[in-house]
Amino acid sequence: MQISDTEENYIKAIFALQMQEQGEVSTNRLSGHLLNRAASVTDMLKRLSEKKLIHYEKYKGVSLSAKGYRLAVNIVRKHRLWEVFLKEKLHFKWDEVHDIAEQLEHIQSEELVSRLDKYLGYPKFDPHGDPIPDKDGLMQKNQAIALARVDRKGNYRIARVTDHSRPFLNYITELGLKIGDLVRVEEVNAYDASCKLKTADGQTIFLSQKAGTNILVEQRR
Amino acid sequence: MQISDTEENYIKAIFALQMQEQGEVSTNRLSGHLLNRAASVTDMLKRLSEKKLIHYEKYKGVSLSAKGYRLAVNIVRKHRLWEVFLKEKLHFKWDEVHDIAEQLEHIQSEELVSRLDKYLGYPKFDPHGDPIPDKDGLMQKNQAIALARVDRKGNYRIARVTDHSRPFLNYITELGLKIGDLVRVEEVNAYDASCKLKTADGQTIFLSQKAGTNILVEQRR
DNA sequence: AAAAATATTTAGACTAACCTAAATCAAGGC
DNA sequence: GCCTTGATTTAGGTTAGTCTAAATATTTTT
Repeated sequence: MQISDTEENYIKAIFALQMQEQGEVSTNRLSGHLLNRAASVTDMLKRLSEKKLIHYEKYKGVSLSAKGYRLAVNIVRKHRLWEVFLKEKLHFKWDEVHDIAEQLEHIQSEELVSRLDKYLGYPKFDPHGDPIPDKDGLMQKNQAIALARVDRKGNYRIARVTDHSRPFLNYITELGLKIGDLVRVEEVNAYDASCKLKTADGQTIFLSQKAGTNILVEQRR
Repeated sequence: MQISDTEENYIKAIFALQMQEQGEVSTNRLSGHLLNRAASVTDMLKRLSEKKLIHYEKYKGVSLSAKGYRLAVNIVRKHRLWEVFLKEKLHFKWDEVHDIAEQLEHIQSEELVSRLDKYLGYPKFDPHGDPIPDKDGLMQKNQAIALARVDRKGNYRIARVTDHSRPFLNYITELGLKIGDLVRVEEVNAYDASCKLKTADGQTIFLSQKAGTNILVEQRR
């Protein structure tokens, strides 16, 4: 079946919203996320429903069908593999890869994806630390937690960022933080969830709750 | 200015036809090349003309403006660079690269193209031997001639193929011929332009005029 | 140079993907 | 249980890109 780039973007959006909340995704949430009017969203939901990509009942919200889920995971897989390619092979900075991968993720060729995967050495995570689904849609579940929610001082590894925007990525890059870095959490403020870190090279960094929410870490030893 | 993939494909088609004939390109030629009806082509020509990408006068045919020409060359550049990537890095066979490059050529990012070019080592030719325009649109003019037009026996280097179709590429691959191979032309028949070659490894090959027309060679010493 | 054949354009219609404005449904407060 | 409010859908319109059929321009033939 023929699925357009636009339709793929809707499927991807439903997937993303379904991940961060649970239950059905509302028309208005999609409208906000895609920056389209609610009426346009309703239009598209009807079409996606005809194609059996989603479960949709008027006024009841929407969820991905098995078929839609497989499609969504495949798009995410392509997006993240291309991000790795752009970062590791073409040496783009991690704040530049998202927009280009947004276009590349729609290229249609299973063979291309599979060869790219091999070429990159079957990476498990993209440059932001997001897990890359394998060809069967399975991905590593890393149980990293947000810095702002760390409840025990100690050593942690920066595993993932959940904000992919340029301003955020530039900010933490300037602070000298990147995926894989080891840091010591010296304090997480009980009142405003701001935190104080010490990096491997001895620098002390203060982060707001807002920044700390978007940096996920894994405990070390 | 915003230019769609479809518009880009029209520009590319006009460019291709302008290369192989001279003078203005007719609506019908474009219709045949793009597999769209002539009426649809007329429609599009009006739009491309508004955007100053082509010179178009009713019933008089069409040619690229300076702006359209620059765009066309850039699309060709992207197409051929991606073909090199697919062949050299992902090890696709040369008959598989065209269709995927057809999609990749529309990815919008000057930075991506320039980094890809560098990553590939600034290649001058694609896997079919077609010259790759550099960032300023300049490309190597190889003065290879068709095998079927060779008028002197001797040693030649296979420089380029002008048919990119799977059947043709598979056929000559089966014969054991590829870009860069050295061959001795033993005879070009004066009556039907079929020819007889000897390859470096001693094999003798007969080619029809049709095949000989699509294989371009350069004389050696 | 007029007629016939061919090429091209115009007219009108269709689909995908969007929009605005109006109508309708659903949920919580009273 | 009704009513107000906000969410959602319907109705009707737009643009890009396609189509068919009809009209018109150009070219070729005689």
